[in-house]
Amino acid sequence: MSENSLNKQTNKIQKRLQMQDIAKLAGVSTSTVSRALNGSSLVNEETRLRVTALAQSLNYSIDIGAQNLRLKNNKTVAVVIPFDSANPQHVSDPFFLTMLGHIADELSMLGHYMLVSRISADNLTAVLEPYESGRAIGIIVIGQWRYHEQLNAMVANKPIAVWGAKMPNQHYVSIGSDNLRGGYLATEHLIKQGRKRIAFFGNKDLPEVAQRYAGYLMAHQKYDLVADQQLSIPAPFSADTVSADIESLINQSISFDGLFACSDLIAMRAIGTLQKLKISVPEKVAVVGYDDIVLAAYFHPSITTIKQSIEVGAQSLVKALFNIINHEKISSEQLDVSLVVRESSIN
Amino acid sequence: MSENSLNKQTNKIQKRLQMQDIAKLAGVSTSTVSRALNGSSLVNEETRLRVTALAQSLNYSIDIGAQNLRLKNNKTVAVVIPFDSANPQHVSDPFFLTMLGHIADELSMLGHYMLVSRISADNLTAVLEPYESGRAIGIIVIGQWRYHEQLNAMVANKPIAVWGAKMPNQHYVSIGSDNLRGGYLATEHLIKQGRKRIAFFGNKDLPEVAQRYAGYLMAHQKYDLVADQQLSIPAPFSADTVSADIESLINQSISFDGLFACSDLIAMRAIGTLQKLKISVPEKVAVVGYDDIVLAAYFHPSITTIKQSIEVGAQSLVKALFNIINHEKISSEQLDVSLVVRESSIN
DNA sequence: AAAATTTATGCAATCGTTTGTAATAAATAT
DNA sequence: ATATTTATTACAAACGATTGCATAAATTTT
Repeated sequence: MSENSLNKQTNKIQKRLQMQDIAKLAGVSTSTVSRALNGSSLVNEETRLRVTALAQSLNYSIDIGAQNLRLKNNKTVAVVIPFDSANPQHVSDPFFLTMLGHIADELSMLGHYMLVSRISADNLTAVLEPYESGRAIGIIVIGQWRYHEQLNAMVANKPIAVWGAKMPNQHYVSIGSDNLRGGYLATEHLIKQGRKRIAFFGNKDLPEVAQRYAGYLMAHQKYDLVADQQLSIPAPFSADTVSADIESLINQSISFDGLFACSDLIAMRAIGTLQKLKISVPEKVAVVGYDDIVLAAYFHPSITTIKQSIEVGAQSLVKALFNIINHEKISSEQLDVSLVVRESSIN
Repeated sequence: MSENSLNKQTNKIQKRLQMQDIAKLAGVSTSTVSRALNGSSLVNEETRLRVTALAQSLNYSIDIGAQNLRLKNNKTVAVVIPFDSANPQHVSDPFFLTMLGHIADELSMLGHYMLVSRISADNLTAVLEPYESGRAIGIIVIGQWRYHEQLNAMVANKPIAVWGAKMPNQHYVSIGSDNLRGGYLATEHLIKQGRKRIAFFGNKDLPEVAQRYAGYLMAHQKYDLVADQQLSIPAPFSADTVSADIESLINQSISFDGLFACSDLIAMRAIGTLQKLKISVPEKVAVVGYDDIVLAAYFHPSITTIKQSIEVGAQSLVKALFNIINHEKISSEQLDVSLVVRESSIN
């Protein structure tokens, strides 16, 4: 212990082993070591085995900085999560986190690392920083993006894939579900159950939510119903205000018999609040959620939700990004993740 | 569009700007550019402004690979999530994900990046790879670690911080909650409600769970109860088997009036199953969960759980790691995250 | 057996920064 | 007016890998 701390003070930190050292010990040149370690056919089999065994036994591992400097391929993809500087909330949204998990799965399956960074929305240029600095070979952006214009101006022809709504005239590849259709499906599901006054809980400032709302209106039109403006509540995905919003509706005697929640969190919170107010679900008010996060399945009673497969979304994002990186195809088309109305359950 | 694809085929990718280019344009040497960009006092104020402005306007950013090769400081911490090669499940456990989110918050607050990698448990040496290769300056390991011995042999004096139970004779720094106490608190809570036959749902192969079970036994002893072996069910955190387990207990007529679940997922699943079987909660069977994941708060009826603050845990992990890195203190003490029995709710 | 080919290895340049040291110009002291 | 100090800047050597090219040894061909 004391020897240790002495070490720390007097000597430099124990020098990292490098190729030169391995080379010296193996009695070959560094070129040979490099080739051996990378399985080049230019090195004798016997030598290769000897060198790799030596390297292994000495616990040597290639310096990634140096390698990257030469090769410009660092096997790393950055996932950027923007946040509002106004309320720099934590990364706690289960949708984000689940997406993050699936992206991690997908990337590690492809032998890549995932670099996570959070950036403030008012420092948008930072989105590309991990790529520009050579930290990552590409960028995945998750999060409802409020600043489409700025993003659009910045990222043309860069290796970037965005989760979110398709916007008019967009210069980047985005993957997302068809929010218009999702909104339509959810609303139709409620209408088919005979609901006539359907509350919409979601913040229409977000493009994705706006599109869902359009679907909501479309369903109303299709079934000859009119949507009451008063029933549109700008609730954030995190559902913080939902209890108060519902109570407020009831206090104002604004009646409703259906509720379309733009996230499962909102749905869960709404159901909880309604039950607390002794309004039976689904008898008095039917609720449909959105996302189908894993936890929704554990909720009791089970909730009906618009399933957008986060796993498929993650896979598509990764695939799209690699396509761009490999120049296989550059398109600004949106890939759609299929949507299903379903009762959330564990399978 | 066609011009674009042509470009892709004929030209190399547009060469990255480098210091040399900036230097040439600014009419100075690269050293000066480097110093200007890093705010060195060895460069004239006027020059500095001119150079930084130029770099900014050209959207130049320092190549991280080259910089890292020189400086050995890449501002990156790796978070390693081990998984069982037997069942390579997805990163979907909400506890993991929440932890991941908080670590990301904490690191980004400190101006660092988070690198996520999943490794197979039978390739343990890979834990240190991100550090050994110079990809990251330190490692955080999350996850119930089944292979304490191997880990222990490998990581002495390396910059690594582990989330988990404290093990005898450990050579690494670990952060975790006092599982013994947690198990005790949960059980005591049930006993104080008059419960006498308390089922334990958790896989004792995991050190953390084993410690909780010890706490469970301790509480029994304290209150002069005997724990029935038959009531100890090896349920995984993910709760997949919980429904079947409960039904099996009931079919075998093994009665119980309390249930201590080692994760909130288990608790939620158990409550759902019991309700489905018309066994009222908490009247007939009282349930206590563990973790206090965010979503538990949305569950209805609200569930009682042992709160271990994941946020505090994440902060402690990061802090401990930086302490090691900065040689501020190397200790193999465990830092405890405080525990509270509480009804999960949104605040 | 000599020439041509194949196989295995080493040399040295390179990737894009940072930084110790030397060089120059400007400012101050003698 | 000269010597000394101070402020800027440039030069060139690292950092640790990869790889085109040259070379030497082993093999095959003629």
